[in-house]
Amino acid sequence: MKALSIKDIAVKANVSITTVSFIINGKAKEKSISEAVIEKVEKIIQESGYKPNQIARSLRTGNSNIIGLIVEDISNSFFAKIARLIEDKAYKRGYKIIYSSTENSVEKAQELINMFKTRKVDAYIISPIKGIEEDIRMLLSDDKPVILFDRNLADVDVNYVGANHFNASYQSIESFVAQGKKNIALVTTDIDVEQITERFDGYKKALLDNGLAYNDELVLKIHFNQDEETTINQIKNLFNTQKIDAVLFATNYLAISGLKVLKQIKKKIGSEFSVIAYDDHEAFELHTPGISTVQQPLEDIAETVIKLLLNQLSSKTKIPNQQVIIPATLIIRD
Amino acid sequence: MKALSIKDIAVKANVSITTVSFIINGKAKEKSISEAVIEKVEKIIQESGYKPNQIARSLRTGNSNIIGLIVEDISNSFFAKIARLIEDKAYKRGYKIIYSSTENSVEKAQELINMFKTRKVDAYIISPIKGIEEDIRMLLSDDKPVILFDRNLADVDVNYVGANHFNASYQSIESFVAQGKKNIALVTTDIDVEQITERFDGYKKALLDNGLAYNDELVLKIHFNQDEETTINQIKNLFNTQKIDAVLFATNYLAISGLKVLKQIKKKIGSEFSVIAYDDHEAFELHTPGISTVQQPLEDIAETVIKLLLNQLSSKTKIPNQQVIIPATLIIRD
DNA sequence: TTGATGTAGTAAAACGTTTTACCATAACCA
DNA sequence: TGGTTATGGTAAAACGTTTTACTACATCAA
Repeated sequence: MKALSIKDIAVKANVSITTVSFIINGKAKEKSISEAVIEKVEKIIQESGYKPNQIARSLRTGNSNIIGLIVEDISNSFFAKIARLIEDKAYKRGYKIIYSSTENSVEKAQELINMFKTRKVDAYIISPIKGIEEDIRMLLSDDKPVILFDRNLADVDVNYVGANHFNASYQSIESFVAQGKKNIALVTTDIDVEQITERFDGYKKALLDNGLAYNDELVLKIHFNQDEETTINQIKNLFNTQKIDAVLFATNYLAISGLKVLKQIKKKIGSEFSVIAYDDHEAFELHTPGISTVQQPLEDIAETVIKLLLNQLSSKTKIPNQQVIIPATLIIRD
Repeated sequence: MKALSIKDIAVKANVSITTVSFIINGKAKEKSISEAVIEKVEKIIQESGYKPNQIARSLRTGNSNIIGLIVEDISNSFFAKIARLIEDKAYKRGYKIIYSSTENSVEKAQELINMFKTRKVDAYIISPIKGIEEDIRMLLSDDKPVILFDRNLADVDVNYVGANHFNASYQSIESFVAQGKKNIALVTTDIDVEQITERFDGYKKALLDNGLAYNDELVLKIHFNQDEETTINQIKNLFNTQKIDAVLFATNYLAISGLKVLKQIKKKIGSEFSVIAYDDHEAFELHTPGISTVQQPLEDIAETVIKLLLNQLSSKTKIPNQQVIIPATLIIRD
């Protein structure tokens, strides 16, 4: 049972393909097709269940109503949640999402961008990594809307939506200081993206502003993509060798590893030892005691991303790129 | 800067489009194109960075190298993890994934299937809901490979990959019984899919086989899609009004809500009160005490799904549908 | 010498749309 | 009357591939 084509409809209705096409695309009025024909054709379409072949449509029009979404890892709850929100909002506006995970690999990211390009996606939403600046510039020079989110790339002029990582990190440290903490550690990753360096900068600045010395030994940079066991050992080592009374984890998965360590070495979180995690996670609310977190406004981010995208898609002229920084909030739990 | 087309390459190389096409598709040898021409063309392709337009290719060949993945909710960690694994494996074989969430809505599911159909996806991976049997039959009659996973549909003859929900549930209850529990509750949902009813059946059978009465009051069926606050209140009500010494949660998000309740009403998990959750979650390992869970073998499920799919895709003839049931394992934590 | 076979390659149709340019006929105006 | 405008519609090109059927020439076997 082959799928119906516009031709089948045209034959059945005894009109030309052109006429059917006009009707499908709501141009019947403006092309002066009579009421009678419109009705007849629409009835036939209804009854036969005909659906236009989007591939053919894409080939002809050059766009696909598909938005490509590239994230680091869709199984990370932060990305999964954002993806879901974006998908939802896009869907309501008639766009579909194709997504893929880069696993922090430059080559994979480049392949993905190429793949999307050959599929003629209409726009790109990317949580980028360093090393794909050139590829992104190419997209921009093709006049395709591109929105970066979560992470920015310093030397590309492009739309960006993200949280205020510096501030969030700064505030987290200040809240530690307010509790009288003196030896505050940071567990972060060595991914070279602004988002991560901002978190580091916020940490450092807050220490210095509050008269605490910055101590390299208290900062652990975990290699991205390494297996969790190694991570756990490194964190364990940090906790065992350094005198620490508070720790900020720069991502939620690092915090989860960290909490596993605490469980293993039976160190309790409490007045002696405080923890804040960046990016919330179900586990943090459930944990006893609750883990304080920096919550990124997922809903706001998704909404802003989509809004920026649709603006670009619907405007003929080039809209200047925007950088939208959304405040994150520190949720104190115990 | 318009994208290059096969024609541009042909002109540059001074050969016909046909020749370029043969070379691109590795048919040069069999079509007896000379070594010299092959090299020349390949060099030009390399240098120019030409990539074939997949849309045009799809239109001509009728397939897209895209697999449609339909799940209930991509932001649920079970689906997010499976999606990532499937994506990975598919990618290695040259397939891309388009995914979408149904939110347990029949209409949305049907729309999605239609959307995928008009995009000519090559195959479908679906975690289905009741009510789309007919749509799935249509896909099958179009000779498109379809794999259901996680949930089966009773009256459709189709490939299925899932865990042994009955056994897992049965074993969970037996483990409660072995600890001397007498009043064992079940918190489940009212989604009408085999996977959920099997979990219920396992619960009931295990009780009866072990000489415990089945008590309707100890089974709470949460309406799917309702907001978490209502769920929490219903669970709270169950815990407050019934004498319970153990509870099995039929999904991980129900368990998370349940744990929130326990935290609120300050009920401790321990020898007096045991919990098992269906589908693991980071929060369960981290929880103090650790929450025992039924762990579905995500890796196995993803691998089996892809294997089944590729078998079908690569075989000319119709392969009989298979039902693959993979054992789940009970992880005891404390 | 003829017919078959192999080698190297190409022209053109087809996939299913959208869109441009066009054709009739009718109606209107002065 | 003739010219313009409105109405209702269509033919055919174009999007970028793949693939079928073909050509032209060379070589070989008998």
